Amino acid sequence: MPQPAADTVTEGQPGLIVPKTERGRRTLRALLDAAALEFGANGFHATGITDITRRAGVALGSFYTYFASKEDIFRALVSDLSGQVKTEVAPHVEAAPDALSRERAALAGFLDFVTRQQLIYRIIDEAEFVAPDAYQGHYRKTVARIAARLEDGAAKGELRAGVGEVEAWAIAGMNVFLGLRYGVWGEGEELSEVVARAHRLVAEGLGRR
Amino acid sequence: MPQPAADTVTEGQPGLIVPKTERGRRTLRALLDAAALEFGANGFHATGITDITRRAGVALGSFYTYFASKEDIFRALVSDLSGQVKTEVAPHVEAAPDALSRERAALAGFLDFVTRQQLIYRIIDEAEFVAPDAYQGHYRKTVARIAARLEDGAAKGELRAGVGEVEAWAIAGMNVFLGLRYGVWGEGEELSEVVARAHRLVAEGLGRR
DNA sequence: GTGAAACATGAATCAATATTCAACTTGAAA
DNA sequence: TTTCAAGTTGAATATTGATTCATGTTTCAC
Repeated sequence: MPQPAADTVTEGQPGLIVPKTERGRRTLRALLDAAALEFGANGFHATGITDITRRAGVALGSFYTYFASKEDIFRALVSDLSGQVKTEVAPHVEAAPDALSRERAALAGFLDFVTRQQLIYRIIDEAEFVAPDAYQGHYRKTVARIAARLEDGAAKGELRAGVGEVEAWAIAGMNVFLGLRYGVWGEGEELSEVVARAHRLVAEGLGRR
Repeated sequence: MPQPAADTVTEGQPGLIVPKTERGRRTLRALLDAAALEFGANGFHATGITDITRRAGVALGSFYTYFASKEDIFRALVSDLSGQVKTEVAPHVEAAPDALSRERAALAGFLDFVTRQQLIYRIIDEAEFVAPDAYQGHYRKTVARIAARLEDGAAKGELRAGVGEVEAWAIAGMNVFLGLRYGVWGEGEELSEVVARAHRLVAEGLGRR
């Protein structure tokens, strides 16, 4: 009886099975990769388990060795991709010399990621409805990173004092919408121009000096 | 044969039937209202046609007198709500004396709307996946209004020159995320504080003066 | 008052598909 | 070489729920 034995479990992701053999790890990865492509292209509800297993080159039944349900694999995917976004953007940010340019670098890195991984990125967005907990988790973590950067910048005197969580949510929203409009829906607009304009807004605001 | 006769159609919404009698108008409205509650509370896919008709106090079959499909009523609803958001926010904006306070008023009005109409508001968000065209339409219109305000402000010398579409998308994203975080997920944070902070970001940016 | 168009009804249809299950295979440790 | 836990398989199940349709009722213009 191959009931997903509640055995080893990765970081707080209840229900996520960790394979014990190399063969198992390969199958698990194949399923996740296939799911990313299918969910990204067709969305959660239009994607069938068979679409995923077919693309992964795996039997239908094997799916349930690794995931308890369709929602389960979606949740796992969101964690996976949340990590990817962070990993892609981080080096850009770290290379920047001061607080303001760190925010510009974060936006530039994010726009770049979204543009290259449009389908993939939509999965995170759809999580708002398919896996709200995973969605909240992703953005709470993202915003916490931004807020930490801002507070650090303020402490160093590179930003005005008092910036914090609200400003971080505002910036996150800005970035996400610019990503949607110019990264996903974009029709060849110059991304560096978008970054420059958005950054000026963040740095100086809209008022006359 | 009560096939939705392709007859009169409201503003560019193909497939939307306009009832010819008072009774029909009442039923249509009951369906839209019920759908808003059900979709808002349970989401598109968890909501059945029967949930909508039951709540509306109408027979299952009557649904198809007015809508060709479940997606059809969802689309109609998004248009409906898009109009409501605009109508709710507009008076706040118009009462404001200058460009910068207009943006503050818009955010304040929007946060207020989202807080009072949380369930309703989620429908617009879910449209990104259920009715992408309606979703794009909503935001393109919203952003066009913001951009027009900004350009007007710049022309009057109340804002710096050169602000436009990119800035408008940035502000829209800011507002939406603040609405999600403090309006929908909020746990009693002081909204006026949120508005004040976000507005200072828009007016002055994060840099030191 | 009459007739036709508009609207209402809900049981029956019908396709989709997530999930289960019992039998089979693999691979590595003993 | 045997053994067994781990992994694989895909046909069968079971439910769900959107859509159809044939029939009944209401409205209103004439």
